[in-house]
Amino acid sequence: MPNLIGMQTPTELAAAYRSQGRKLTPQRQLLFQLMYGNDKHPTAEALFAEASSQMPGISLRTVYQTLNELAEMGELQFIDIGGGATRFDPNLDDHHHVVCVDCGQIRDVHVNGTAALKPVGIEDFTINEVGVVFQGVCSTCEKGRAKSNKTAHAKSPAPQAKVSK
Amino acid sequence: MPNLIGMQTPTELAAAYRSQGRKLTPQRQLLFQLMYGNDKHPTAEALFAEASSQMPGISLRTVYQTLNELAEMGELQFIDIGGGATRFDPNLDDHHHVVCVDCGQIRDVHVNGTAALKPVGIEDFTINEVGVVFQGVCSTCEKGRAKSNKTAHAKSPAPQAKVSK
DNA sequence: TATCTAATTTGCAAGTCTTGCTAACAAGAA
DNA sequence: TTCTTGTTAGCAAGACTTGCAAATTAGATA
Repeated sequence: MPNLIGMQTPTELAAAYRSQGRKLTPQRQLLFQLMYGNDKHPTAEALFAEASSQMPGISLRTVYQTLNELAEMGELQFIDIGGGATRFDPNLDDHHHVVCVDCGQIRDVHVNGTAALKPVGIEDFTINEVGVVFQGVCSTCEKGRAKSNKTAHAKSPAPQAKVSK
Repeated sequence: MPNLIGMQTPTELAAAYRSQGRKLTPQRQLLFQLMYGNDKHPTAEALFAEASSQMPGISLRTVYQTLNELAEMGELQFIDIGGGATRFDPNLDDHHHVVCVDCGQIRDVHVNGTAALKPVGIEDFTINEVGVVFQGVCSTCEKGRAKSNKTAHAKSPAPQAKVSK
């Protein structure tokens, strides 16, 4: 049985893959490891960067492919909070997100009170899920900001891990 | 004074623009009209399509530019809920969104209970905003679906208004 | 262990969305 | 009417993601 409410362990995923007729390649195994318990909400590029350091030559295409597979298998979720790239989250627990509008960091958070949320006037919708996103500033960014007059919509906060180009 | 809690009227925006040293062009005036009171959450492309029918030759570049200006001026918000393109919302009232995972429709909703939401374990964050997104199926889509076995993450639901290419 | 077949990985082209850049143009002031 | 400066239109390009096809390889089979 799974130990936590999250993506299965690399070993469990190996079994799951094989039982579905999928092959267990070194690339996939590496990505399983890199995503397992990962709470950084990495982008495909960020994961690719990590993977590349351990397996030079691995393709970005493979990273995208594997992430999509895992998402289809329900092992991870996609997070789109603006900012360009989709982020991946192996945390399958009932949780939500906090975003630092300065550095772009995304943190998982448990939120109390979501069950009491009452949308008004959408009788014609069958609601299946609720997502809550808190926007704010983390303590680290809170310090280093005084003269910098950040205004309006920052479409692209500092990416978590930009691959040098 | 503004009549509703939303983007200013085209006339008010005209004044606001001039008072900021910005010029009032026909393109901007048209876009002000198209966005004013617009609750369709259009993408830049969708707005461009509408604008083009009334002003052939208007540039998509201008649409993006004007939308960004309005966002900087706080006249509208950007909505990123995955699905590729950013959507624009002139509704500045305290509201949230409901998305139909089938057709991609986005509806504004007032939500009761947001003030009671308690994120756990983020003492180091200064929260400024909370966004709630409900995912579900609208009544229209609810009907026409039986054998179609939609699975996993649908990255791109049917776009609201696709410009024929 | 050798063989075989289908799934995978790569690498690149291409598609989508958005922005940078610049010459031509036009709003608003003088 | 003239002038200055902000704008627009177009196109190139950048960022992110996917389609495609050839080369490769995991895992089954003999």
